[in-house]
Amino acid sequence: MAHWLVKSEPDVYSFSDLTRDGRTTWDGVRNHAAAIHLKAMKEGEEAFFYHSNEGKAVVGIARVVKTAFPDMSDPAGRFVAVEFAPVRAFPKEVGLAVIKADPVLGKMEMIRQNRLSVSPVSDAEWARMLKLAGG
DNA sequence: GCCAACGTTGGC
DNA sequence: GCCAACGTTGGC
Repeated sequence: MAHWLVKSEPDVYSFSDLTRDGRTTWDGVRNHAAAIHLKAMKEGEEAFFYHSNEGKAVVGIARVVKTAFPDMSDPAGRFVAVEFAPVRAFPKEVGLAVIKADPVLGKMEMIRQNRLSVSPVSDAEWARMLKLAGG
């Protein structure tokens, strides 16, 4: 099972919005590298939910409930969307400063390519993040 | 096919 | 508000 990280600006769509909605369509991704990751997601796989700009922290976990399908918001029909459901909020948010300072998490794809909105997370990174999040 | 200009994202 | 990174566009 692969793991992922997705970014969202919380004033656009936050983790609490996802918790309220129960599930959501993750569309609007307009970057091919990110789209490749969306296409690779399998049902049931989990993703860290990161708040960009405001918050700048990983705040919880979402689960893929529908694999890639055409993004209806893309007029050219080239990009794809998936659907996520909430799994749980972290007991403790893991802030960007903590992530960057951590020897394991500091090497994550989201740090290396900071504009990438969907990125893969290794098993070691996943486990480390959960530990810092308080279990 | 190259590359400069430009737009977008996201951290600071 | 500024700037770095980087993807996209368009002229040649």
